[in-house]
Amino acid sequence: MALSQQAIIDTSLRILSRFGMGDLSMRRLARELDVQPSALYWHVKNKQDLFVLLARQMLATAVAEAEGTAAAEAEGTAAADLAWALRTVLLRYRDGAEIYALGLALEGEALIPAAIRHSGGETLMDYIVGALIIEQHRSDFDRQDPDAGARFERGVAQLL
Amino acid sequence: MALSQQAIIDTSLRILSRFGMGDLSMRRLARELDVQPSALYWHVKNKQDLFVLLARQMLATAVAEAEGTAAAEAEGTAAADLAWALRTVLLRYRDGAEIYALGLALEGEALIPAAIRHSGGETLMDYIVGALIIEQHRSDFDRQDPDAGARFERGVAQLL
DNA sequence: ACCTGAACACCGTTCAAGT
DNA sequence: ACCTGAACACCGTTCAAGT
Repeated sequence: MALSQQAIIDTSLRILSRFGMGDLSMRRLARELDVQPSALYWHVKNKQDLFVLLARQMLATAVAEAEGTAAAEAEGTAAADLAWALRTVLLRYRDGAEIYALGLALEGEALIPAAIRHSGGETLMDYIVGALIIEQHRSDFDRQDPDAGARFERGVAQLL
Repeated sequence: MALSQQAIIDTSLRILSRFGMGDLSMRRLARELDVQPSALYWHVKNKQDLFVLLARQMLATAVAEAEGTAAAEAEGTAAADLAWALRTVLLRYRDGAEIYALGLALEGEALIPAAIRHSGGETLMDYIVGALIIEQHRSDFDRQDPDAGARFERGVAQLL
């Protein structure tokens, strides 16, 4: 396939889910896509810009997946559903939460889903990101906590 | 001064407060300490280990500073005071919150101050780290939010 | 015990030059 | 428009060897 922004995003996410941020280098990305490192810079401004693109993609999938589960539910639970969907997606990619946090700082409100913005606001978003960064780091070091999911749900509920 | 673990920690914190994590490299640290990079590895196992040492140091200063302000106060407010002290210290060093999150995942409970563990628990700790990571990233990109402090206090109160 | 010197296998980014 | 090739200024870590 010809090189494109989407191809770069897809390959990034594949590297991320298998190996994590430490292995997501522009050079490795280029190797995997069979181009020279410099070729990437035609499609992406720099590595930071790539992170923003990845965060946007993760949000899009989370929103899509939340729409699936929340179809029959009341409006009030929309934020909780989205928080859970975000958790599912961010944990799918190693260091996904870290990347999301970077994106959040760079892009701001564009990365706070509407349902969350209207209910828990930035406080809830801060909690979601914090909880997931720590949970994810912990599992990177083989120290994962079996009831992290339950605690996450309680935390979200408390902030709604 | 002779090279020592403490000297490495001090220099790291100085680099951090002025330039941030991107500039905190083992090689730069060595340059600033007038030794070869390899010399550092006698005093510190690796870079990850250094991060844990930095997180411990930041916690220690936060606890010390909280003791100053909280002397005359009721016991219930201890957790809120510590959260605020932690905010002050972590924001003092660029990417301090990020490093703290890494330490938290590696060291676990040792980095959750007693007052916070007993009141808000890990949920509160997750929020603190998340809120500070985002606030700090934002100010790295010159997008700081003037009422981040007030929002932080409300978030902490909500979780207590 | 503590440090140097040299090496290994990497990085992100830029830019002229090619097609 | 899109990519290569080469270069610049970096990384973390290991390990024999020196003192």
